[in-house]
Amino acid sequence: MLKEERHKIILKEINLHNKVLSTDLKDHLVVSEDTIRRDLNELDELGLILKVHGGAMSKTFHYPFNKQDQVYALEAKQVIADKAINLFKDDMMILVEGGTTIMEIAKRIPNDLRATFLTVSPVIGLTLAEHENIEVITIGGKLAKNANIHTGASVINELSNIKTDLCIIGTNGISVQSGLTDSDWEIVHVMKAMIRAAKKTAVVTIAEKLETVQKIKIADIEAIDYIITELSPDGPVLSSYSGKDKPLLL
Amino acid sequence: MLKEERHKIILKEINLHNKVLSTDLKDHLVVSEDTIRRDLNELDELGLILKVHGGAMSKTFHYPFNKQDQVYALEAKQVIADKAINLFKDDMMILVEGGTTIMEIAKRIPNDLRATFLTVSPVIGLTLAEHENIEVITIGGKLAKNANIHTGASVINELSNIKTDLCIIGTNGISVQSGLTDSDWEIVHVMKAMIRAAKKTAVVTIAEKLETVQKIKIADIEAIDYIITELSPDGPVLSSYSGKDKPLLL
DNA sequence: ATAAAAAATGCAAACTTATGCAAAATATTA
DNA sequence: TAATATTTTGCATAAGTTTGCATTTTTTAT
Repeated sequence: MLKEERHKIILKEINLHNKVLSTDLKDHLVVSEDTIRRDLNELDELGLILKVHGGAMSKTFHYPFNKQDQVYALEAKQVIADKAINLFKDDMMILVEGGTTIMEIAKRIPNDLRATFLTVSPVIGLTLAEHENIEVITIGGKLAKNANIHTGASVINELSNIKTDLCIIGTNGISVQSGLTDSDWEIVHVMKAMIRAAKKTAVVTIAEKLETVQKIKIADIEAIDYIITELSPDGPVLSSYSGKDKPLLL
Repeated sequence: MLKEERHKIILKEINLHNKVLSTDLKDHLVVSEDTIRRDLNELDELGLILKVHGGAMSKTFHYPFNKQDQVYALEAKQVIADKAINLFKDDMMILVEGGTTIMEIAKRIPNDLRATFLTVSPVIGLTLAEHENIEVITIGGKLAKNANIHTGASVINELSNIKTDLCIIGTNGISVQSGLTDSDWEIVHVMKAMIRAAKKTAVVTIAEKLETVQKIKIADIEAIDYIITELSPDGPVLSSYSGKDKPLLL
C-alpha cells in the first residue's frame, strides 16, 4: 500500500472519529507501528492533525478555546441575553443570580431601561451599576469563593421579605425529569429562595446543558415560568420541555 | 482512551458546570484518582482551569477588576497599607470601607492571615476573597454608583447589630478642628455606623488630605483610635494630631 | 483534637516513541 | 532494461511517557 493511501485513510478516520490510536491503525493498515508513527508525524508537521501520545486527534476538535479568559459558548450566551432582555420592562424589579450567561445580560441591558435590580453577585451588581438608569441593590452575605455569590442564612432571610417581578437564574443542570439541579448546597438554597422571592422565574441556559443532572435539586421544571436558550423554541430539542404547566420557551 | 481525550472531557465539564470533583471524574472516565489529579494539574499549568482541593473550577468567572487603573499616590498608599496590615491579627473580625487606599490593603494582605472581613464595598470584597484564608461577608444595600459602596437604611441597620474588632476607613477630609468629614450624605451615615460597629477605628489617609475639610461631619478626631499616613508619626506634620485622648499615629 | 479525605512523592510495570541501520520497495536515468 | 539513487519500511535498542499503587504529608471537616 502506498504511503499516500494510508495518509488518506488516516485523515478520514480522524475526521470521522476525531481521534485514532496507533495500535488500531497498525492492525487496520497492516503495517508496523513505526510506519504509523511516521505517518502521524508527517501529517502533524503538515498541520493536518494533532499528534499525541498513543495516537492523534483532530485539530478542530482539540481545544475550541482560543483564549484562556474567553467565556465558553459566548455567542450562544449573547443570543440568550438578548432574549432575556426582552422580558425587562421599565420600573420592574428584577432579581438576578451570578454566572457568565447572566453577566452577558448585565452587559447588554439597553441604557434607557429604568429598573431596579437585586442581586447576590457583587460582580453582576457592579456591571449592572454601569448603566445610567439601573438601580442596584446587593443582597449581602458570606461571599462564596468558588461562585463569587453571597450565600448563607442572611441571604435566605433577606430574600424571604422580597417579592420581585422577575427572577433570572442560570443553572448547572436542567432536565425534564429532575428539574433544575446544582451541586453546591449553599447555592441551591440561595436559588430556591430566589425563586420564592419572585412572581416569575426565568432560567437561562445554553442548550448544551439541557438534560444534564447535578446532585442537588433546586426546583421542578413546572416551577419555572420561562426557559431561555439560544435555540428556537419550536425546535425538536426543546419539545419535551413544553406542554401544560410547563414553562414558556423563549 | 487518550490523555487528550480526557482533558477535553474535563474541560467541557468545567465549562458547562463551572466545577468538577476528582471523584466524579475518576468514576466517569474510569481511571485512578491519581491520573485525574495529574490531568487537572496539567490543565491548571496550561492556565485552562483553576485547580482546587478536591477538583477544579472554571477560571472565567474570576473577576476582571484587577486592571490597575492608575491610582493617585500609589506608593504612599502602599506604605499606608503595610502599616495598616500590621494591625491585623489571626481570627480578627475587621470591617472595611471602600476606596483606593483600602484597595491597596486588600491586595497586600499576607496570604497566611486567617481573618473575617466585613465590607460595604463589592470590589473590596472580591479582592479580599482572593486570599485563601480570608472569609468575606458583604454588607448589602443600595449600590451608590459614584463610590461603589452599599448605602442606605439596610446597611445602617445591619451594622447596628455588629461589633467587630477593628474598622478601617478612608476619608475625604480630616482635620484636628473638624475631625473626619465627607461630602456625601449617604456615605457619611454609613461611615458613622461603621465606627459604631467596631471596637477600634483606624483612619487611613495620604498626608495630602490632612487638614482638609468637607461639608458633613463623620466623627471627631477623638473618636478615632489610629491614624495611618505614609509619614513618620514623629514628624512635624502630624504633631497636632497627637496628645491625650487623641488617636495613635502610625 | 481527631478522623477522614485529598494531595504529594517515589516507584515499578506497561506502553509509546526516537534513533540508527539494513533490507526492501520505489523512482530515476542512461 | 539495467544500474543507480532515493525513499520507505521494519527491527533492535534505548529513552521517554503514562499509569496505578503504596506511603507519607497536607488539608478539611467534625
